[in-house]
Amino acid sequence: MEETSEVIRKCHEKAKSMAADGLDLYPNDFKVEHTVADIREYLTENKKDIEDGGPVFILAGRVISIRRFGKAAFFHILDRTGKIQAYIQQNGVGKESYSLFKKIDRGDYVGLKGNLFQTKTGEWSLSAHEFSLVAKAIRPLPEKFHGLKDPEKRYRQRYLDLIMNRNVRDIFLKRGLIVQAFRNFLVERDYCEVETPMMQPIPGGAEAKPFKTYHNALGMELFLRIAPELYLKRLVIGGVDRVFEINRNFRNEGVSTQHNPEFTMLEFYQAYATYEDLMKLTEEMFVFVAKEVLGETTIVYQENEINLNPPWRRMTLYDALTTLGETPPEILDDKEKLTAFATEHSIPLRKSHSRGKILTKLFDVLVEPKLIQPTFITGYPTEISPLSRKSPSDPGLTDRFELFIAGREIANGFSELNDPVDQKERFLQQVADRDAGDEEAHYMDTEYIQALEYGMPPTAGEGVGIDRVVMLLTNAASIREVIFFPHLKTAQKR
RNA sequence: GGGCCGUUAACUCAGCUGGUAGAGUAUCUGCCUUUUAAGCAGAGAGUCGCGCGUUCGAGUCGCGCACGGCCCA
Repeated sequence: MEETSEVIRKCHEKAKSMAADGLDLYPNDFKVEHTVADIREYLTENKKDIEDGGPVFILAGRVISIRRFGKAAFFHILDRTGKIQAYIQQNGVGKESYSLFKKIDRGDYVGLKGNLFQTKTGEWSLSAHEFSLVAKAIRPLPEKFHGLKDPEKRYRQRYLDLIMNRNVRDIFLKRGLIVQAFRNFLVERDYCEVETPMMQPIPGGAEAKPFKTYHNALGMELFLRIAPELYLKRLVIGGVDRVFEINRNFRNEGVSTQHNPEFTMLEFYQAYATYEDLMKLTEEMFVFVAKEVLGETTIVYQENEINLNPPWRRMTLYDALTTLGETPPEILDDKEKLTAFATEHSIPLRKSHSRGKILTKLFDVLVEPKLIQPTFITGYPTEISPLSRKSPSDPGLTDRFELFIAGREIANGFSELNDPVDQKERFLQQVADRDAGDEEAHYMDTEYIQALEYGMPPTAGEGVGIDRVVMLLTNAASIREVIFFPHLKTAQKR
């Protein structure tokens, strides 16, 4: 990148002249022995007993602020665990070392050896008696007080966002903890974590448009997966009958505050369980995760307070539509009247939409935004649930639920269809839908049918949108705030 | 895909009904050994996102494009 900026040019020149003086700007021999967290821990335990500075700490980090006073200075350094103030004076480190410090800029990595003292205002700080440059920055950090705000720069240059914005760092640290908590919860219950193909010859397991790619050596088209479902169920057939995967799915659709083309999904399957069992398990799992990460089960999300304590509300799709959605009950079975009703609410429909699809479109608009507290919606029509087991009481419905929190779909689970003959018929219907113009209809997967023919135990499975859970637990309004590098268009030169 | 808003110094932002660009931070120079948005004095720094148009004159008005944000589909 061609730089015309005077400030950056001067940074480069300064570094050049330091190197010309024989200084190694990028040494590789500083041995870190402590972190800021170590110091904080030491302080909480020994604060009162520190005499003569207490023990010596050796730490390294990025300089994020400097306040100079001629022959002394205060500065803050940031490591992976947090920041701490340090103090340096010429008398303490010697003239040579101090003249090096004079050339240090915000953004540089430095190494320090020193002990603790309390400033006039009571802030525990590290008094350096040895100081060295660990890595030189030749581009200035954003402004210290206002930080980095431009959302485009925050996403494209997330490293700056992480350096400058403490809450951003916290969100992503929490994301790690959330994923770990889900994992621990399932492993504790004897689930086996697996990885299944991201590149699939037939994109299955969900209704979505896939990304296409091409394998040169095999000479074949492949699809980035839209879901791992059909592979995980193959594993259940193979006897891995408590199984889960936490990994990326890819859907070739628009981006929004709720959608990123690649997103993280937890999918898990448990043999001999039903969708009822999974609803209960889901309640326990979310309570577990919230307690692990937040220490409580009441969360504040945007303008709402959400209570995760079970039992959660349960409601059928039809009841939700007629009560919360104010849909006349008598039109639910009449596709034409439903279409008219949808049109009244300016919900665009395609001819290829089945009655069930129209119901869900209505639900999305009329009901979903109202489901703030955790709610399981059940009783989804069979025609829109091609991988779900039919309800024993009503073959037009399936043993399926979706979980909604804060007006958003968070999870989708069902008792799995394990009858290969029924499954084949469902796929055939999907193929017909596709031929009729439904681009999101499932593909026929004969190899999956073959697998089912070997016998799958009765099983229930579920998918949880991890990004959305992270949004909930970190109070993030946009999915871009919980994904390090959300997809943006390639920037043209500006 | 549509609507609204944004893009000005490295960063955060001003810039009115059109008259060739400003602040703070950062940078550079000098002073300063307990500051924490340190302070004081001085200096340098801009293709006003890109293009076309209107005008004697455009950061400002019009049109188009790019990128981003929010809302809608």
